[in-house]
Amino acid sequence: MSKERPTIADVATRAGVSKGAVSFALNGRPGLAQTTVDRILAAADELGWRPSNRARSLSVSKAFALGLVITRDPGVLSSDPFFPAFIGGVESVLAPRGQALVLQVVAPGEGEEAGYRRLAQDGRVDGVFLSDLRHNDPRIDLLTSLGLPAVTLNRPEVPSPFPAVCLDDRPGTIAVVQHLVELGHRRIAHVAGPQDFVHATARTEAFVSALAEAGLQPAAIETSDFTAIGGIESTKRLLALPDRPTAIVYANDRMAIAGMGAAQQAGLRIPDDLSVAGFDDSELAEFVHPGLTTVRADPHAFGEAAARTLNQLIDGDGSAVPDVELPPARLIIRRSTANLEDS
Amino acid sequence: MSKERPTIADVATRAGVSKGAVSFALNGRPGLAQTTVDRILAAADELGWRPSNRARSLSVSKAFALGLVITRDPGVLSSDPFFPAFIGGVESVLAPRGQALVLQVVAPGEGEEAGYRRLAQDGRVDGVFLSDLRHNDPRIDLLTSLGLPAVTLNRPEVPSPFPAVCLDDRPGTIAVVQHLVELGHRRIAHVAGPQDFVHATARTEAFVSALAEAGLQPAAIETSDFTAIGGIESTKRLLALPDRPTAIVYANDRMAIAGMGAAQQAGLRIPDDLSVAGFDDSELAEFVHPGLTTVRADPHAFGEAAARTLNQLIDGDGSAVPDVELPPARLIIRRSTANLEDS
DNA sequence: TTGTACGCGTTATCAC
DNA sequence: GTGATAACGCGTACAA
Repeated sequence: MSKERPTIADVATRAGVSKGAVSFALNGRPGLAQTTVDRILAAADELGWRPSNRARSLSVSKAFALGLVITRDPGVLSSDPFFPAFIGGVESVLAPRGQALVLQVVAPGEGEEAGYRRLAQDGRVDGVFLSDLRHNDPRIDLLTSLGLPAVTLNRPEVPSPFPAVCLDDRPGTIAVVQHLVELGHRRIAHVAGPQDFVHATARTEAFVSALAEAGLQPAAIETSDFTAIGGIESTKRLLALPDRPTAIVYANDRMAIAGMGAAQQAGLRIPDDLSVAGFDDSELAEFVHPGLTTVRADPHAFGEAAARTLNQLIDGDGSAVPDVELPPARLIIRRSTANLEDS
Repeated sequence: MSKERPTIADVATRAGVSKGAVSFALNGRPGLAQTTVDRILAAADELGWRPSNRARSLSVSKAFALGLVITRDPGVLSSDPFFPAFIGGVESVLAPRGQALVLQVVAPGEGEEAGYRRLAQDGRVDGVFLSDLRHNDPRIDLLTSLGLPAVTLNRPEVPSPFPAVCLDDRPGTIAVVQHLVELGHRRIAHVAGPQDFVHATARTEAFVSALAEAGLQPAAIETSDFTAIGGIESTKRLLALPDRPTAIVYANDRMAIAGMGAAQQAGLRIPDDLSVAGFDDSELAEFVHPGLTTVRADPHAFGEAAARTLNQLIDGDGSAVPDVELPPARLIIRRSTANLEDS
């Protein structure tokens, strides 16, 4: 057992051909007789040879890896249900292709741009996923100037040269509002995410327009930050309103669950005194008390689609890669929402 | 603006020296006159040259990256508070050194071994983190045979050639039990994690021995799976016991929060009818109703220490790298635990 | 300090 | 149509 890893030269010698021939055989390129190909592949197999990633990387100027930069403080990221499942979806596409996923977690602010720069300049990745899109997102220009291919998760409102993989949050939000309206609620409030995020404002706008559709106005809109503590503070303010809302639609489950706790702490019973709905269908949503009505997307499928699209872009000739539209999130009704009359 | 990226040869030409000299200057190695070094560095700076990772990788046979394989189904991983913070800690060490983190999420079973194999054979990483240690963990032998450096998060009970970075779960668990005992509880049950995990059994053993210290026996021990649904099922079984426990110690927050919901659903009031404690101090723990008594570790510091240790191992001469012991997790008392007499 | 071989595939150019 | 040869990508390291 030689400890040394075999190289393409070893395979070539063993098969009695040149290095180039081995390369051609492995990559299934024409110009070799079938018998030769078989002989080469057999030799490679016997030697247990696999091409060196590093040599290939240098030679073809590709990293065979994709990058994901998550821009959040670790505190906020913690218990976020989206990324683990998203990454799982990404992996399911990358693994069979021998690609790797390079992950960066950076705090909002300075670290972000540097993160993308590093990924690009070090040639670590062949492309990146752009998540948590913001208004006037500077990363679009940044990546364009870096020449790094990307896909955006949902569509930015600035002109973007990158394909977008979209999962529309709005139908789910609209369904929540309709559901509450049907239950008889008229004073419905919203606890939104940070309005610099495109998906946060999308949910807010969907909330407002769905209410308008029913001839209603928002009871109140609180801009929060997707965290539990933020959800609590917003909830307290809403509950202190002279005309207290009878239902609150939160932009994510974390705020909803925390808000529910705050309301209960304040002596309110859910859903009798207050209906509550979340967004994400995180694992705990089903199991808190009462079970949280929420909206469920499919982050795993999102990851798969995004990875496939990014690879299309990277592998493709320069032709445009079409956007991908995923099935929208849908309403999951549980016990935290109920008829207004029941109270 | 030439679009081409400068190479070491460009720098050498500009500084009027050879490639080798540039390499020496950049790596701060002796044997060059200071004036020459300055001239070379200036030239590199003017050209904006940075050494190519890929060429360096091929040349020195290093990846300049570390790997983390997370072996969980995405469903379980979701809302796990440990990894995001841990990864944040890892990044804080890697980023300044220009290293990258390669992440793999694989489902338990077949995918795992292949994941490590791929990382090793593709030369993607220079070392890996071994988390979620199991009894007779096959990965120790696997990595040894692959020749891939590693650090283990906590100490495996099989002989391991790798340094261990440890954060002892037991003091926290013991403190929980003592806290409950002081509150007057005598029938205390435990909902454990899967017993193939070392940290799950460690918590279970700490639970048992802390009770024994107080002259008590476990009211019951349920082996569960760290998931919300698992926590609920175990809780239901515990509550159906003829001699219902007055307190339940869960091996993580997720099961605790879900279990709390189940108990409330069953008409029990917490903490009046049942005290509940978790483990992790996840974000929601503070904000569910009632706030969850739990145990808090510092996964960010864990990540930092693990990354530093792994790098020591990789960079070091063959000498042994010492294990690292982190400050133990500590008890966080909230409203979910109360005096038995209050009920 | 310099020159050059080396790490390891890929690919363009040539020859049979 | 088959296959060999050699240059290339870009630092690193050793002999000179």
